[in-house]
Parts: sequence; structure tokens; C-alpha cells
Amino acid sequence: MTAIKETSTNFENKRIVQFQCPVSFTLEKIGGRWKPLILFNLQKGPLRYGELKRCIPPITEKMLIQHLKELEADGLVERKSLPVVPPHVTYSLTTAGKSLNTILDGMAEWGLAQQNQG
Amino acid sequence: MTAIKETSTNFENKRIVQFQCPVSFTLEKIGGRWKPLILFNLQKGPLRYGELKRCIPPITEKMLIQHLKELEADGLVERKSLPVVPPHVTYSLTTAGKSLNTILDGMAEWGLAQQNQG
DNA sequence: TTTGATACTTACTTTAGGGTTAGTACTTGC
DNA sequence: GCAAGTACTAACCCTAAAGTAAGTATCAAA
Repeated sequence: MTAIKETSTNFENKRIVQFQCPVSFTLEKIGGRWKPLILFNLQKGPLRYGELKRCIPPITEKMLIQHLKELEADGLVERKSLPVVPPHVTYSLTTAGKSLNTILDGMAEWGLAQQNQG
Repeated sequence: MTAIKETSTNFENKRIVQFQCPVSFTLEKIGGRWKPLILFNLQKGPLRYGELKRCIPPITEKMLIQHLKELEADGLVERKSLPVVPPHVTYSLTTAGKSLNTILDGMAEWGLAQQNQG
């Protein structure tokens, strides 16, 4: 992924904020450019790596696996691979991942309402 | 604020994603390191600039006004200033800003639940 | 006359997120 | 033999977000 510098004020503040504010903690898990899109697409059901890629055309492969790995590490997404050739890998939401649905729906609703007014 | 480069893929993707995904649109408004903290503190009622600063010790003054200005530009926060010396400025949530409360509460709840399990 | 309080502003540097390009291993179909 | 499809990996670069440090104007109190 990316090497992070654990001595910077930037890093320290990130930790402080996430520790003190549960909203920031949540945003850390579902934020970033592509995570909402990934989670949204997985809401309908499991998808293979290539299918996800096709669902989100502008994403690069690097960004896609990077975010999938983070989501997996955070326990929101589950990876299942069949050891066949060619490889067959599916990604799906875990229980924790599914528990985000109401929040994501709320955000989507708010976003649409705002867009229609602006 | 910061000059942005409107020709980069980065910028283009940002636009595409926000246009196509209302969740990303919402995250753009309330994301960033300090916005959740600011919105949270204003939920209780209007605060002066200096009071806000004291509520969020690690934030720098630059970051505080920068985010306040963005929130104001997005219509989530209202700035009222009395033209006195020394200056007296208060910030409060607008109707749109207050309409975020349920979402923020949902995120806080989810974050706390996750933290207690992790 | 220096200090403190108010609410900022400006110029500069650092860092983390995102993007580009190319390559991996294996097999099937042309 | 070469391309195409599978799911990645690795090296590198660029930029937006965040942080640092200092300065602005005005007045009152010590």
C-alpha cells in the first residue's frame, strides 16, 4: 500500500481524531474515493473481481484491490477464492459490512436531496 | 484555499464519482479530518470562533477557518459577525446542516459498536 | 508601552492518497 | 505462436490535503 510516517503531526492528529470521534472512525472505514462505490455495488450481492471492475469503469486495478484489501482488513468485506485456473475470486459484504447499509442509504438520500436543491 | 488542477485524472474521477454516487457527494461535504468534529460541536448550538478552537485543541487556526469556510460555502454552517472591536463571530448549523444530525448519529453509533468489538 | 484578546491571512513545507505503466502465472481458443 | 482472459503486484510520479510559522488590525488593561 503506502508507507506511512508514524511520527508526523498529521499521523498523530489522525489517531487522536479517530479515537475521540466515532464519526471520524467510521469515515476512516468507508471514506476514500472508491469505497462507497465498492460497498454500494456489493450491497446487491457477491461479485467477482472482474465484475466489480466493470461496475466501476474509471477505477484502476491498483485502487480496486487496494481498497478491497483495506475493506477486508477492516472486516467489512469477505474474499473467497477458488484455486482454479483461471482464478475465481468473489467479494461479498460481511455482517459488519451489511450493517452499514442503513447509514449508506441515509447518506445517499441526503446527497440526492442536496443535489436537487443546489 | 488551494489551487486545484482541473485537468488531472484525479480531478476528473472526483467529479465523475460525486456525480454518479450520492454517498460520495455527501462524504465530500462532511469528510476531511476536522469537519465531523466541527459539525458535532455545533450540534449543541452556536459557537464563537475561539470557542470552537478550544473545543478542538489539536486543530490549527488555518484548518479551522478553511473548513468553516467550506462548510459555509456548502450551506451547512452560517457565519454571523458583529462589527465590533474586538470582533465577535459566531458559527451555527443551518437547516441543511442540522438535517445531517441523524446521519452523523448513525455513524457515531456504528463507529462505537465497531470499536467495542475490535 | 508592552501584553492580551479577538478573528483571521499568507507563504511555505510535508505527507498520504491517488494515478500511470508495466509485468506476473496459467490456460484456452484462434 | 500469439492474443485474451483471470486476478493481481510493483515501481514510480503527481497533487491535494494537512501542517508550520509568522503576520494583520483594533482596542483595553496593566
